[in-house]
Amino acid sequence: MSTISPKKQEIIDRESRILELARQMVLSGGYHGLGLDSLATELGVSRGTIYNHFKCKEEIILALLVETMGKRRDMFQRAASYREIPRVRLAAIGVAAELFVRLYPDHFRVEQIVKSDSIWDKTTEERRALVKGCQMQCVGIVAGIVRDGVAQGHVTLPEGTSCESLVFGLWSMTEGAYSIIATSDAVAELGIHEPFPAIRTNIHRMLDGFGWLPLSSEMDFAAAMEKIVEDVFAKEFARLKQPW
Amino acid sequence: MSTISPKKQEIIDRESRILELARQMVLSGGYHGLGLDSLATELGVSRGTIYNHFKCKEEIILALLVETMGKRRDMFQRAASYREIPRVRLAAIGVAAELFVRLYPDHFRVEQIVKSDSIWDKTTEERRALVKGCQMQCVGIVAGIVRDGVAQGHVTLPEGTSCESLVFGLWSMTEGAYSIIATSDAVAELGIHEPFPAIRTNIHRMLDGFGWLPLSSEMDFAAAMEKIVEDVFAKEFARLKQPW
DNA sequence: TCAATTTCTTGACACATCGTCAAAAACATC
DNA sequence: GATGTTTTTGACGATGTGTCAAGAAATTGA
Repeated sequence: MSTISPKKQEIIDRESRILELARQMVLSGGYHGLGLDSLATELGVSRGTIYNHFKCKEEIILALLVETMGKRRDMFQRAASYREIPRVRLAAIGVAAELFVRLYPDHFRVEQIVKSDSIWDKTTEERRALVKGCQMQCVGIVAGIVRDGVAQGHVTLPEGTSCESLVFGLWSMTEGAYSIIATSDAVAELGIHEPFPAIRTNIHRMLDGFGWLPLSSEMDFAAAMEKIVEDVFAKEFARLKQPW
Repeated sequence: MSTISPKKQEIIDRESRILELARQMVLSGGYHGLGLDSLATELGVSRGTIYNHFKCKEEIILALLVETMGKRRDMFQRAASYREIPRVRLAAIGVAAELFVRLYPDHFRVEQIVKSDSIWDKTTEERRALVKGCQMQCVGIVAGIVRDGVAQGHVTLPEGTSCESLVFGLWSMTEGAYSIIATSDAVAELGIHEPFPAIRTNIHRMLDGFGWLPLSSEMDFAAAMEKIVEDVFAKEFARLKQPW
């Protein structure tokens, strides 16, 4: 029999509530905003109970990260299975990445925190493997599209440049751009009031530079992206306040 | 008279020693690796004395950041004054950025930490202004070169794309790439064993995509960069273990 | 030179937070 | 409802930050 006793169910539910509340606290105050004492109090349990769920504070943060990365991987997967030529599928990935970061800025914030602080030492090998798995899946999805583009002759990489190298470029650009936007108002001070279109342009230029067909000058990618949104991410897009 | 009493000199010297030691501690253990107690003990003073120099722990970290960013700005400045066509001067900036991150990985680490944690609330307005000033100076140097390129007709930006937007692209790419390299071994797992050449390629492709002349296919940028190193950064390059 | 004044240093104190653990409470099973 | 198991609790020890009054050291002025 696989019925769940009410007590077990309560524990499972509580774990969700812990993560939900923890995310809010991290969002509002970073690593130090997450205090296990207030977390426990607010949940109506004692601190010891929290430690029944997670070995340490860092494990909670990593659990948040796993949730976050899983969410993005799912969006990437949906984008990648879009039935179109590789460069448009890549644009679909771009839509997914942008929608993700705009819909869930708090999720992105968690990634920022984990990256810089020395969190990893205290965490369990299992959860670290989960994180790494998600990361490699995301990269793998994109790499697959690049390989398709090469296989179909839409792009020819020069000697000594691998598909992965191009993926690294896409990853760097988005990672860097989102990070700059999230952690500094320098972008606005630069006079860039709509950074997301700027990011799209820069990525298109890089792909153009690799000669990936069709070039952004030959095709209306803006229209293509609108269609992607309609076809794949209508629900997510509807939740966006600032339209596009 | 502007002679400095021995006591004042001692205090000035101590401030340097504080920062030097603090950087080591941050490097080895992140934000939490910097303990004011061990810092004071190791320096042979009491904790109270540290607080005479810096209002709080966060101020120390920001002071490290100012040192770091000033160092990079100086290298940028040297690169920007290289007497060449704009695209080569941009390559010189690239050399500076890469040399910086490879020569001082610990400096870069500090930037990572500051970015994610909620450090800023506790710090003084003055030091925050110092940081922001350095940042805008770096950006301004690059923007100047881009404007030169446009003015000299080497590149024509499409309607609705500003010079700053391109600068944002360059910044994003390098920021993201260095961050990925520093915080994850995913790059190696992607099969990219020499990430720095890959970054250079991706940046060149983006500039090619903007049609910035001369294109990377028309000119031997590798040779140009070697010359830049010789002419501008010979001393720094000599200190690099892994050649290039 | 020495006393007055200013500046600097110290370390104990108050406070906050993390993680542990033995005892108590709640739960499950027969 | 008696017994064994699981879960919860909250006091405790350890560590770390920031403050401050008192003492030490340096500077100033006559």
